[in-house]
Amino acid sequence: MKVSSKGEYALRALICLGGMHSKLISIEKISEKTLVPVHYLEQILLQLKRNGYVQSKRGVNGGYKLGKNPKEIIIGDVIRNLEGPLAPMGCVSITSYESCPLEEGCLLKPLWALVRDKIAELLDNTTLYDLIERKI
Amino acid sequence: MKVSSKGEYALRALICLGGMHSKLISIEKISEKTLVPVHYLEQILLQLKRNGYVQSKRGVNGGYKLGKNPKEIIIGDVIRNLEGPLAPMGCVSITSYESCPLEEGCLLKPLWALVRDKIAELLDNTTLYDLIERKI
DNA sequence: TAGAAACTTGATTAGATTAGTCAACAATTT
DNA sequence: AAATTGTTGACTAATCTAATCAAGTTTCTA
Repeated sequence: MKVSSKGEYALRALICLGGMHSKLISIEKISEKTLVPVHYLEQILLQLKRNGYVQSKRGVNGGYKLGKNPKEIIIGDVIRNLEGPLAPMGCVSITSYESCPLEEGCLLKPLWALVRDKIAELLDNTTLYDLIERKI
Repeated sequence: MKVSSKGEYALRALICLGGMHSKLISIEKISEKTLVPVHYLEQILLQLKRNGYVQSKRGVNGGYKLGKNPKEIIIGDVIRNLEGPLAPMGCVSITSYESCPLEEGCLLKPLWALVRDKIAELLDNTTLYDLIERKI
């Protein structure tokens, strides 16, 4: 039931950027603060950029900043974008359902559905703002 | 946030055994019913045996059966035994805590702790009996 | 002796991480 | 104003690790 390191790292980076008030900060600096390996962080920021969560500027004094208001960045969405559905099994995923040969009559499906509901309810009602302001 | 296939497969096997009323059933039969690859299932059953969840009998007409009453088999424990802690991150795991260099001041920890609580509350209050009798 | 589980080992695959190169930009130099 | 240089992000490939799956061998029991 682990969150992948990719998701954890992405959130660390967003939190870091959220505390910079739109001032640019370089990948290297983010890496120092978040303890995420530089090259891996690079890939993650790229992915966050494609999804509009961050913006970048190249060249001297370039770097990254948030691309959205922290109140508009929903943690559940970030996780989904970076590491796939929140649901513990594809057969109960709403955002990216996968059929399963057992399916009907599967006694586990209702349980996984409950797990998904609990996780989604939590992460879809938490924003980056909530984390930064320690509302949670 | 996935459950590993190991955990899913183990639960499928236990559900299958739970419906046999202590009659022995071979790995191959279990594999047919649960669609779990035979050789992988073998390893999983071995692990379940070490933890007392199942019993085996060798030789002709041998096979597996449950080692405990379905009401005593807690889903959360099965998952923990097979794929490790329920917590999404080691830093919030109660059963197998791992320290993290960020730790104090980490804004994510409280969130992960909530996730852990929700998952654990659900899976630790569900037994194999509940699944088999469709109480959930 | 035949059928079945137990066990060992290796192959395959996917995820995580690291390494290295290329392209853009801004300040500096000429 | 043009060329140069250093800083930075963008991108690709290789390495490492763990999960998953497969095959074969051994041991036990009717």
